[in-house]
Amino acid sequence: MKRKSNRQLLWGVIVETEAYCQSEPGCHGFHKRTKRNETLFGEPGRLYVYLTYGKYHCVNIVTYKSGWANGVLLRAIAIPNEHERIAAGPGLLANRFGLNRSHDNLLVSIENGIWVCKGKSANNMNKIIQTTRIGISKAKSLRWRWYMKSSRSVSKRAKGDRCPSVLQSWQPRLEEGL
DNA sequence: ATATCGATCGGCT
DNA sequence: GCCGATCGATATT
Repeated sequence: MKRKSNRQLLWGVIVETEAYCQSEPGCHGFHKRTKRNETLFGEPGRLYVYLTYGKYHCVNIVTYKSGWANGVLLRAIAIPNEHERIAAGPGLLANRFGLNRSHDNLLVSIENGIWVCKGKSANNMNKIIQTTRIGISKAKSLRWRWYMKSSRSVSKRAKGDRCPSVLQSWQPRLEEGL
């Protein structure tokens, strides 16, 4: 994911996500449309940002089509040349990228200063673990959480998964032309 | 009108 | 591993 604000470019590798679908009770859109979750029911490709536990924000990207409350929660991002835990969790991620309720419903695009593109990490050399979602009390059996096994920036590892002692397999590199 | 509950995190045991 | 912070949304009276 990349973010450009005040002429500063901040980017990192999305290393952990969770999926939420209107048809399951873990989703904010499961019950009904409200002022808070309105964006989740809207156009795909937009940010759904909400306040959780009174102090943290969670950033989602709306998926599927309008009328369906489906989205992907961005849980962790590994940022080159920064502390590996700086965005190792939904609240930390939102904080580091400066995203809050004011960014709710923002279209993910270069023009808006926040976008996602495919990088070198997206190859089959990076093993992806699929497991159950974190911090929810409903629909706990759904295995709709994915994270990069080799990354030390994942919020929390699944039982039995070991964090590698070596650094991430991806190499920090500065990009040109942005 | 009042009570309960979080898609979390940091501190403490 | 457990607990409290903190407040908006939702449920209950």
